[in-house]
Amino acid sequence: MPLYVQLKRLLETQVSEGILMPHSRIPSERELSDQYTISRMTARRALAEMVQEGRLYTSTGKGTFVAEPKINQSVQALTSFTEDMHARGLTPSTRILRRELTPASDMVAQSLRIHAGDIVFRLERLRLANGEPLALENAYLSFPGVDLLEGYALEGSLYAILHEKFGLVPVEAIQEFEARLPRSQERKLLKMSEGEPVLKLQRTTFNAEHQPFEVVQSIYRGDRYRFIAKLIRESANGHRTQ
Amino acid sequence: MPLYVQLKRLLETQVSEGILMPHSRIPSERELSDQYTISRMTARRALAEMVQEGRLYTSTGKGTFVAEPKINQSVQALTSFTEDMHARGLTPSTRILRRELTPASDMVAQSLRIHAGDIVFRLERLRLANGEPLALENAYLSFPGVDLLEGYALEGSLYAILHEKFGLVPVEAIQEFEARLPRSQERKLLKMSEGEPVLKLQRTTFNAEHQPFEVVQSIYRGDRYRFIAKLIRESANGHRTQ
DNA sequence: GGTCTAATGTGGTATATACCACCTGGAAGT
DNA sequence: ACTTCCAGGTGGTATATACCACATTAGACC
Repeated sequence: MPLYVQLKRLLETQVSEGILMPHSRIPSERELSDQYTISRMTARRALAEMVQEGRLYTSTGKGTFVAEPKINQSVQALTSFTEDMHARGLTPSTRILRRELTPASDMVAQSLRIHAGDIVFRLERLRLANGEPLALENAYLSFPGVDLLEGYALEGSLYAILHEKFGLVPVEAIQEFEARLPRSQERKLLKMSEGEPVLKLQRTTFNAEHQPFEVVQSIYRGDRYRFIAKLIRESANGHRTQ
Repeated sequence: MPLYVQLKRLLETQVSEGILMPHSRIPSERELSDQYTISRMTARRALAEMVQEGRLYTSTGKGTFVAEPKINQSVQALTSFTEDMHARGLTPSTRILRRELTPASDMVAQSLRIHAGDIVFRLERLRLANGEPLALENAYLSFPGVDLLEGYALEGSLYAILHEKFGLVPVEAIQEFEARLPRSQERKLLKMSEGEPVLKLQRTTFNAEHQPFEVVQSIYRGDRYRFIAKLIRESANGHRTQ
């Protein structure tokens, strides 16, 4: 194993075991190279990668420091409702309102890059957290073998089934956020009092080949839910900057 | 400007102008170092960064190649209000409600990783699209030289000033989305009718060194605004997957 | 013609060295 | 006590060099 990887591992364990605390200074590049009898450039490489990964940060003239642990743990970037609730320490449950194979509407067809009228699987679910209604989900699915979904129980994580049975993994998604008042039907199902707003989300989910396989419209109770996401700047040509 | 950055720029333009096509081989590290009379290590650094960014890929023993361009959705990920409005074909304008240096509250201090009471720059602005009120923004800024902000006109893009004058570029952000009813003061400024909800956003923005320099609370009119974001699945260790 | 082999080129790792801009703390001067 | 200044430390850049594992290719050999 390369020396710089070994040094990386060493520092990573020291950080994760609390020997190095966030914002504490780590030995300088020259100290590290003396201490482990490696060249400064090799030490630099280990540090540079860790900086790139956000584990360390540098300040010229001052030193290299341990970064604040990533907020990622508390951030659900592209997770399922089930994962999301577990991360929040809540118990998810589900009431299925509708499940059927149905022709795609114009909107759904456009999002899924298929033709209007093509058969998609529609799944409408009421989502509860600790037994309390939290969200209404309306998912439209389209992928090879989507009709096989009819045979599965869909009370739990849809993403888990898609992953295990169909090899579909959500890699990226386009998500839209909107605040509005609920329709009376929605308000009743979510057991909301009058005048309370909802957070409306629409997500189109893509697999590793950048093909959309799912579009979901969700209505969350405004008083009980806050969505947290991580955004990454992209450069003009479509590459992520760093 | 560092040599390796210059070489990066050069290669980037050659790729974007089609001189170098995807999957075509670029000159070897040794050739580049001869050609531009730089050391091989310097050339390597430029290539290494471009590989890291996904613009190139390497194959030991064969060479370095131009990567397939990533599919680029027309999604605004992490943009300023000004950019956002222009992308939507609207004309942005601004009314400044408050601008001051002020001690940070607990919430602001925690988000910016500073101490409560440390001086931050507060900027409260009413944002309009085509002359109509669209959003209330409350930004708290903290970075070296933040007090110099007092000398600038802040009606336009704050991000543009931060970039040009302070070298601060937003690279990633944690954003929270919430639906609620506006406070009466907010409702008045946004000229909303009663009962209409707002989309509340809170964003903490990080620079390339993963340090937060800005936290913004925004209140958008629910009837006029929809936020669109791109989400990317992260692997278990908290790093971005490719 | 087919097969092995050695030469050559490629990226990957590692070292030693040098100079720069920046930051900090202590000594020198007031 | 206060300020000024500078020496030493820090990360950032750049060079030159060496060896490695791997891939390709051209040539020797059968």
